[in-house]
Amino acid sequence: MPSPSVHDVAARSGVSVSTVSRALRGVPGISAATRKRVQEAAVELGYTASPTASRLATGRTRTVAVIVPELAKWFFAEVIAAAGRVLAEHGYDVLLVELSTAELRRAFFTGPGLRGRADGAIVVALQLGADEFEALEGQGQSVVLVGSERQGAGSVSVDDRAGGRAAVRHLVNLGHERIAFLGIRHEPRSTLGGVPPAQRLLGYRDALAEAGLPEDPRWVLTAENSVDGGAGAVAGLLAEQGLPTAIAAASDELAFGALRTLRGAGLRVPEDVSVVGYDNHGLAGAVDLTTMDHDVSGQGRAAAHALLAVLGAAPVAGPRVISPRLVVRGSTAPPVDRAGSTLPP
Amino acid sequence: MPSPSVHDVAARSGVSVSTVSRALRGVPGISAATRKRVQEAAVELGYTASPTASRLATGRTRTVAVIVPELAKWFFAEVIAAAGRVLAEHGYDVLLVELSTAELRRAFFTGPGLRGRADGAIVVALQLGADEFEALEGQGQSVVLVGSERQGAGSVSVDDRAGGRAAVRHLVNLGHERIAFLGIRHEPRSTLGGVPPAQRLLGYRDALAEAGLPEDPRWVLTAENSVDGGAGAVAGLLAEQGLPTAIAAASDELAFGALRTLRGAGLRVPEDVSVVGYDNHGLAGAVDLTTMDHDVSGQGRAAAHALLAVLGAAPVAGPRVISPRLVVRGSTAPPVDRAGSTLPP
DNA sequence: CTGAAAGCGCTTACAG
DNA sequence: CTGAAAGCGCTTACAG
Repeated sequence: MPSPSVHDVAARSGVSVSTVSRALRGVPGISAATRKRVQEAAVELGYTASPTASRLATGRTRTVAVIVPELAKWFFAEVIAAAGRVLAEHGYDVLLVELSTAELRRAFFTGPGLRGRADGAIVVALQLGADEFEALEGQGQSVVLVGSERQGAGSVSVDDRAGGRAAVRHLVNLGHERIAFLGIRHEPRSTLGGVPPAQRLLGYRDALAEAGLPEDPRWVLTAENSVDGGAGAVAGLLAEQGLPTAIAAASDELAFGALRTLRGAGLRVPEDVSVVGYDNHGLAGAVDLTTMDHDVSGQGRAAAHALLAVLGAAPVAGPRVISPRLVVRGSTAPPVDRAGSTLPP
Repeated sequence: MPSPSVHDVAARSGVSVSTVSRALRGVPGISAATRKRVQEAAVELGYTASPTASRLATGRTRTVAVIVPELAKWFFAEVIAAAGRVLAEHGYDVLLVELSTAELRRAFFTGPGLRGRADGAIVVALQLGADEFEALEGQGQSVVLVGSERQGAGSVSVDDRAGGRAAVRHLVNLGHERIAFLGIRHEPRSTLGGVPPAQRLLGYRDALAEAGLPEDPRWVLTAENSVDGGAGAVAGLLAEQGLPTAIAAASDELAFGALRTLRGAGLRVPEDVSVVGYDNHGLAGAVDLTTMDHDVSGQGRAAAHALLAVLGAAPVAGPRVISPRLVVRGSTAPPVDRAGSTLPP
């Protein structure tokens, strides 16, 4: 059953196709009576304009691409879901682009990429080189960044430095003085890492400095952002001389790995070691992890709104910066001294 | 900078646009010399055919929609990622459709939906009503199902009954006789639930029956498929008379919730209660959960291949059924009797 | 093997 | 307010 076309609607309502087009898209300058007649004919025929034909005629695809380094990670899925809902509400399709390998990444930016497929892109976490950013613009895309920044590009801003500081302040306030930082390793030009992890480390330093605590380089770790990465780094920590009483991780996945290693080694959390994560991952509650919530879905929504504003499909909103907030669960507690008594806070 | 068109390439290579089109798409019946010349002109100009124009001319979008009830859950993200990679390899775009509410669902199936936007759809976990399935076909889509089945539609098959049986056999083999089942509640016509959960329950019964163990209705629980759902259901279990020595959960999320409640209540896993999950969730290892792996990314890949085959974009593969396999970790062990000694296996 | 022309189904100046 | 016509950029019978 070939779907009805403008011509069918025109015939049925006794007007020209131009009038049908105008009536159905709600453009002004058409009599109410005519519009009504056309609309009725359209519903009777079950007509909807071919998106492909509209795209060709207008040059706009009403599609937004969401580009992520990896889809099957909680953070990215959450951002995509949140952005996708906003985009869908505004009548935009979402095209998924996963650039998980260097090959895919190069092919995407040097080839046709998004040209003719989308009007804009939300780039999550990827640290774009100048050439890549320009390639994207060359492909006709408006771009909004999440987790990175660039002159002349929209981005959602999160105060990760304050977030890192808050996490460590929480530990300091509990009385911890020996605090390790478990950071995200920044593979050069790779998918992950980048601005937020670096900011979180700065926040860690801020909190130590304001508490007058020295920074011990052995306790500033870095690992691939995964459970195994966190587990491995903490295993290394256990092999050092002396242990911290608390660990601040730059992501919940790293924290999950830390918990696994600590418990596997027979250490109790939080009695022997406190752990604070960063993300408020969907499963943080399941393992009772104290963590920083940085409103991940809010980031997705903000990115979508920002892009829609650039595309003229939504009003521009004032700049808003997301302030991470502490979510206290059971993985943090005051340190216990060797004798077993709790130190004064 | 307006992108070059067929006409530009034609002018530059001194042939007609028809020839350019043929040369570039690799259709036969064109001289090698001409083809070469055209290809060179194309790369010199940086030409790629407008996808929109091709779509309009051919009627094929080279796009596949992936429809999920909820994106930000590990299972769905994993299926999408795996399917998406295969689709991308074959030159298909992936359009993301999240039908997370009854409203969105109704609007999607009664409105234009995918008409003109995709050639086919992979429907994950949604239990489609007959009307919905027909609507999808009416929208011009070829469809492949994951997690449900239907006459005349492709689907990826997983032997969930055998999977459920294997999980419970594992517990039986360890010596457990008091085994609870924590199932996924099937909201009518809703997003989740459906065939696989029911099969897993049948597998549980198979294993009990073959071991000669009675089924205790108090120990067949059902909950929303989430950490909180699992936690709540197990809390209810703790308020019953007598406790099982093991719990087989129909998903890892449920199992995570079970672990939380058990540990929160001061019960040790696996010493007091063994727990086996189902999924081999990306974080199952982080909490040392024994579980059933059902090759979730394999399901995504299989769905993509099946759909590509229907679309004529890939060879049809013989039917393959995925057999879940047990992944043993630390959440299961032989039951310990009241006296503290391990029962003989 | 190659080209001229029609057609895919819309949208949008341009006239009236 | 409405219509005829051109155009968006391809593909594909149909001729030759």
